[in-house]
Amino acid sequence: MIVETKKYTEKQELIALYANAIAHPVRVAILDLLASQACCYHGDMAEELPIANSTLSQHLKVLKDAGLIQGDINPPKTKYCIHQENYAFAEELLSDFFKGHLASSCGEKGSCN
Amino acid sequence: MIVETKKYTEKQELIALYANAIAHPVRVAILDLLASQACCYHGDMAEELPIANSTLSQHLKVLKDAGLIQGDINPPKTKYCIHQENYAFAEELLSDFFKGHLASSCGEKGSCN
DNA sequence: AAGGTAGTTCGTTTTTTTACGAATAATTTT
DNA sequence: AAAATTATTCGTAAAAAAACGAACTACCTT
Repeated sequence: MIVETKKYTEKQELIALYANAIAHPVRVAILDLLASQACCYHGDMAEELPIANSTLSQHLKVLKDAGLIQGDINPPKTKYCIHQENYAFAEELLSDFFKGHLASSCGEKGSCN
Repeated sequence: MIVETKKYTEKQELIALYANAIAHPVRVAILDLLASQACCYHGDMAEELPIANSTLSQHLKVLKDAGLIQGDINPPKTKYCIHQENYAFAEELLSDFFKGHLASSCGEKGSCN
């Protein structure tokens, strides 16, 4: 029987997942838009962003799949907003990741010089 | 004359850049390793990670290009460590990005429901 | 019932990412 | 000088991401 050894920790996978969601400038811009207006329609965003409608839908899907946003679908309109809980979770996860690696928390500092 | 309109802000590009650097679990694992030991050689990491040597080099290059790590090359060995300044900068950039979007700082909260 | 509106999905192309082994470079050891 | 060690670069293949227009869905108006 083949044992599927897990390659990375759950936490590492999650960090990569959330990071990947914001690893494209247009998705960063989308989140900026959503935050500045509390929420908005696909069409509102489409006006501000230099991409085709279908491409926007794809990026929204990436953010939605990662859990960072949610869509209130109400044909023919869809209103998007930030998913507060997950967003806060991702914020803390990434913040901890970065902070935990800074010099003050390492044995030595400026190790490479 | 063609005017190259910039599509995204400098900040949005930077956020995406740093996020992209940690958008793969192996790169998250690399940073975890570097942080836990202050620094280490390519070979040390190669033992811990389930990827080929050449693939590891590639991922190290991505992290180095993003500025998150630096390499002390000293053939045939190379010692890597976290780039403290840039790392701290990235931490703050991402932290601000996320925190600035949370409900308390928006006009309304739970906008989508 | 036709037509309009707003988004999504589909099909396709192009580009980028990830991965590996083989070949290469730069020391150190024998 | 030859061989060993350690890591990078090269060449290539496979997979994933990004982009677009066309086709489609699901309501709302007329």
